[in-house]
Amino acid sequence: MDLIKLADRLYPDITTFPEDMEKRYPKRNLPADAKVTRFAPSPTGFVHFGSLLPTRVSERLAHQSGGVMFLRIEDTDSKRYVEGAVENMIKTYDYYNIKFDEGATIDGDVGDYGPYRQSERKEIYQTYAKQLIREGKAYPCFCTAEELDEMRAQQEALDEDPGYYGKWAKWRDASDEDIEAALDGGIPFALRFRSEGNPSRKINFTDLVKGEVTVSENFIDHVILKSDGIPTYHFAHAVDDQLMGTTHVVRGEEWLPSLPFHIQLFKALGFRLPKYLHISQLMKLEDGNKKKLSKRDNEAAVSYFTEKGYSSEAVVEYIMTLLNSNYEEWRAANPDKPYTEFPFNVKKMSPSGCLFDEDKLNDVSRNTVSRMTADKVYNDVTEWAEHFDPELYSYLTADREKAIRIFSIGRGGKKPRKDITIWGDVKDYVSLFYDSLFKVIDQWPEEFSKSDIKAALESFIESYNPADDQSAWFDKIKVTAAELGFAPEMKQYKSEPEKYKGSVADISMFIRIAVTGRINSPDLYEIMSIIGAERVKARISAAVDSL
RNA sequence: GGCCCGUUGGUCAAGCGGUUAAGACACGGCCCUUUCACGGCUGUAACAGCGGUUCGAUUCCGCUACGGGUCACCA
Repeated sequence: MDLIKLADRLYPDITTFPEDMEKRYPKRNLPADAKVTRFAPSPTGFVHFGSLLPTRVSERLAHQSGGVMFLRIEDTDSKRYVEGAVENMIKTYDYYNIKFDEGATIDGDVGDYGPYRQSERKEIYQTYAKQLIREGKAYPCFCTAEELDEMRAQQEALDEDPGYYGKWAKWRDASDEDIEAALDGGIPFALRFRSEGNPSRKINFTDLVKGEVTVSENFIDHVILKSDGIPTYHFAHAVDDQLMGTTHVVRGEEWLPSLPFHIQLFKALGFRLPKYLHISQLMKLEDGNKKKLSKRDNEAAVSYFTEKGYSSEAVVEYIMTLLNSNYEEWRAANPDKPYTEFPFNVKKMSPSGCLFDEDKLNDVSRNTVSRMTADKVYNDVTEWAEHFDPELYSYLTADREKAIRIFSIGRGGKKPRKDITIWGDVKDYVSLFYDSLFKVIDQWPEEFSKSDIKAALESFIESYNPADDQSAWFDKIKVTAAELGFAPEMKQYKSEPEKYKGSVADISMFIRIAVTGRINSPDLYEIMSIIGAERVKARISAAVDSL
């Protein structure tokens, strides 16, 4: 059959040509070195932690160069579609400060290169597919799923390469009569690419992350349009990234094996090939082996981190350190600059896969939180608690000033305290400041007599004056120590420990236990001034009574 | 199994022919210190193996081993 006729017979509704599409989507008007990147997820609703890496790379590449990053929804597989997934994804990425300039949004598409949902681009794909048929570069295949399964089984039995190619490609060179008959019989067909590739020929290709990659030409006649007329990923990738003007394709390394086919497709369509960045997968250690972070692992979902209360800033910091190892060094030199000022460099990306390290994340998170202002901590914790810890939320919102004073302890200055790693730590941290969360402990150090402890507490409470400044306050504790036969100065105690029952440190400990219910706490003086004299007295006398 | 990618301490990683092989996390010790935390100092610990090329290989090449990815009308 004449190829033009075949094209018309296969896709009679398509009256447009590739030129029409090129006109519909003119070249972007951007500075010469501006990069156009994209994120193209399928809307399953699940946001994988690992996806924060390629999206961050795309985001940095685009925004660092004055370019554009857009969101395209790859909803070509209707079986995968989950209601509300797109909205959820947009919100999640937004939380981690990945904002799309263009593409699918909650309120619909924004931008001149849409539609940005592949399910709405059928006419566009078929226009190009039809042209390929006219040029003899694509042909219909009427095989059923069962036939294809059988073919694979035979290939396996014969130990031959699996796939639809050469002598196995039943419809590649089918006669006109056979095609007519199948069409007349209404048999559904998929459109396959006619590959002229030779596996013994090698292509050298430069990936911006992996470097020089040598691959064999593709020789499989892959499906480009499924029998429902919807494209496969490969075809959609070529058409969309051409029309949308993508300059840099950032994707997981699992796409590397299909690269030869993509190169072939771009060439057949007359498209210019974008630059590629195939980035390694995030792994986890399991039974001594590196394993891909799979959906079953709870750390795989970003929601896991949100629920535990990792601040979005901390996660961004961690992702940046994974992406560019010199980021940490830069951060140490520039503790207060936004990460967007870091000169992100593709060349610093590692070609090998790395392990997700929770210890490292925690360390980064602690440091990130320690750099925040008390106001910022208050706002973020409150927002988190509203969703994940209503009780904490009620305490924080009942007295905002108090909460901010608590978060101010040891904050600011060169050596901030690092008590909080995740928002999930906060409740325990603040519990001693709220009577209903406060837990009295009955564990006094055994090396001291209860009467000494009692005497120390009584003496302290008698001399306690909330108006004292910190040194006056501590001097009184020293006096108490001396009166009870404890060394008022640590140095004295250390040089002649046998002369004393203990030291001022021990006296402080008694007071700390009585006031905070813990052996360790932030600065006692500040704690007392926050909870107030009344509460200090009440807690100490309760402790005295219990002794 | 075929094809592709990868391999420096427990982890993340500098290095890009000549280094006492950085640094960070984790772990241990010491110091500072009213506790804790912070901070400072310090310690343990690595070029997967074997062959080449070279005056000289962690660095270049090959093989092996191990790890990962991929072989759909899924993305």
